[in-house]
Amino acid sequence: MKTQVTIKDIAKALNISPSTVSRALKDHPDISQKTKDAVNKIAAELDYHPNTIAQSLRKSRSNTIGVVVPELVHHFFASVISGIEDIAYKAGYRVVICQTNEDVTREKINISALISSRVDGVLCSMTKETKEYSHFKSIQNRNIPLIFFDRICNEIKADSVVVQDYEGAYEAVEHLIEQGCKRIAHFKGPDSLLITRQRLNGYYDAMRESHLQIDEDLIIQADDRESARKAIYDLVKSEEPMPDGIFCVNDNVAVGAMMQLREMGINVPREVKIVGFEDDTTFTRLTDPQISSVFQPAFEMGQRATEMFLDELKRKEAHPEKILEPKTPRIEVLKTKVVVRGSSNEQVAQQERARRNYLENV
Amino acid sequence: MKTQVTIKDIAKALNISPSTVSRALKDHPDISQKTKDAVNKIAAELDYHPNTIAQSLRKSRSNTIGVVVPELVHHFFASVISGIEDIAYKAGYRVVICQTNEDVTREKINISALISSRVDGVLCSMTKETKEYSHFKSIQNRNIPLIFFDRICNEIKADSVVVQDYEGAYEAVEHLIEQGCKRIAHFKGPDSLLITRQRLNGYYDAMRESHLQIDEDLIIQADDRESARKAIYDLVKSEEPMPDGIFCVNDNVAVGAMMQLREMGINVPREVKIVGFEDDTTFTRLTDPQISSVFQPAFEMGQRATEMFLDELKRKEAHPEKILEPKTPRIEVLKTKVVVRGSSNEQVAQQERARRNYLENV
DNA sequence: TTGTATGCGTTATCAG
DNA sequence: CTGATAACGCATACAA
Repeated sequence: MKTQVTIKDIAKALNISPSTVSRALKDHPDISQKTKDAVNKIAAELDYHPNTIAQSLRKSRSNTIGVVVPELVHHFFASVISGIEDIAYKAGYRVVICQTNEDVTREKINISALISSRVDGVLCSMTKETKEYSHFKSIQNRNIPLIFFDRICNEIKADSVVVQDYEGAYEAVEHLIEQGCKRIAHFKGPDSLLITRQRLNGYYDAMRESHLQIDEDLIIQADDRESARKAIYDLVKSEEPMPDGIFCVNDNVAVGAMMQLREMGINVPREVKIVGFEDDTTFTRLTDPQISSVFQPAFEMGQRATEMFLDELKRKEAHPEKILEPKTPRIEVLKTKVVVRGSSNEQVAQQERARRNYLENV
Repeated sequence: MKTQVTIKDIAKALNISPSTVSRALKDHPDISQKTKDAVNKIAAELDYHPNTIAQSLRKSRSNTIGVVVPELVHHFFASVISGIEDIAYKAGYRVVICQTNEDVTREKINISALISSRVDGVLCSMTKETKEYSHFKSIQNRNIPLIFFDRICNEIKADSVVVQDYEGAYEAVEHLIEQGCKRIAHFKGPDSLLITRQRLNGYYDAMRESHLQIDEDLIIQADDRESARKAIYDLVKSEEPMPDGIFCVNDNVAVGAMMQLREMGINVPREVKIVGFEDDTTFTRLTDPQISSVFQPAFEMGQRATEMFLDELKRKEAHPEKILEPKTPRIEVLKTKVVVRGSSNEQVAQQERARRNYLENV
């Protein structure tokens, strides 16, 4: 068995020319059925696999989409990727995934590698640290469609998909207010990310709308479990009165806050009510009380981003000569929804507890 | 700005030949420093990115490793992939990830695509449903190194990395026995997977070793949350006495079991003790009580699999002529460790609870 | 209906 | 030190 079976091998075996084999393999109408059958038979026998590298070089398109995400271990990004693959595979595209681990250098290296491998498009969710955008320009300068999702980039003119970060946050805080919270804290993400600024704005506006006083000391940067625990610890230790509600920038923060509150003897939801963001049910339904959260459609986000790529590609192919025709970027906004669970509502918490302690009798 | 900048463009700009440019770019000793500087300057100006597709075709190696996993949303596989990337990138390899979604057809398609894109190696964790192995043979027939990890394939002669599935299971059950359990159930995975058979064997042997009676009705197939809930439900409803311990094939099953037990008014760990497998701390430390589990070094598994690939590659390159020299497959076994938490020990559960309810008074 | 020639971008070989 | 040439595997314009 040869290590590398090529079109030539099939051609030799049948005493025909490589071009005929090439055409036969892709069912070209010019080729006789007899030849096609013979070619396919030999191809199967030799376990021929077309060399995509050669095909890509020849056609100067790789049929590949590059995806850049911070970390795969985040359930959110893993779900987005599933959505991307869903659409991409159906459209005949392969997906190459790159992780940045929140490191800008890694982001640049990855994007450079994607350009080198001549991907047909790039779908990207930025690092927390990204403040310089030349690598994104580099993509666009080559006329490669670039789509941002979730962690989008305001400084680059590119299509993007986000969720209703502002609205979701607004409604989450509104919900806390409806539950009777007066002194509401926000555990926010890094200021560099638009999504966290949007969520912060939603918080501000909901507070203002209800004429609640905004205490800047209650707006605390905390975007993982550990920093959330520390934030709670500091709040409890401080002279100031405790908040009675916390809107967290993501579910992990909500988890950390809840764990720490519990360890420090503070009851959720009675004393402090909590709402997260994302609604990763592998977490939010696991705790006691369960965690209220703003649901984000991750899978759908991946699908939409990929569809936007396909649209953009079509647009570019429609004008093959014109390079870099500018366009006002389209921002697709996906719906969020506040899911109320025990962490923000005593009655619901009671119900959860009741359900948990319900001894079935047939 | 050109869409595609090539070596020729640089050559033209400097009035030198493409081959000189090629050599200058890779710092070939024959080329004068002056030329190198000039070339690099223009390359930077034009934002030249070497075409990896052309390079791959030319050198008939893609510097790419293909990775095939069931699902990215499983924290375990996401961690393994991080380990793979860690070693791969350092060795100058890119990583292409494919998801099968537990679908054999998808597995075959993905592997076919990887062969077509001429990956230099394949790291694979099989589907639950894989019972036919021609696609793996197809890889090996091309002399492409194939390494299995976690869900390995006994029927194919290939290097592989696993954890101490048998020992981990044995110790988990032994631990339950030490906690006083007499009637221990096992929620097992699909029989098609070697890992789940190994874990089952560990269960069997630990039970026999302690002269405990094995009730086949207590060995139940359940490998996700929902099936675990159903299994618990059925056990509670049955005429038979409840088990007092359950060894679960993974953490998700442990979570499902615990939730259902709680809802049905059965106390963990007092009435039923539980141990999971994997120790995904994003779960196991979240519940009340926390979940005891057999720790699996996922990141390390990825690292080792990649190192095995590199070794195998070296071996094959040392004998470039001989194709398919057979070799007794090497199976690397990584250490597991039982992590005891509240779900399997009342004292620990007390401590967790105490810690949770401890009102600090510093 | 099939064959021939050419080129995609790069690099190794050989020549100068 | 540099240049010309061929080849990697495939697809297509053109020829027959």
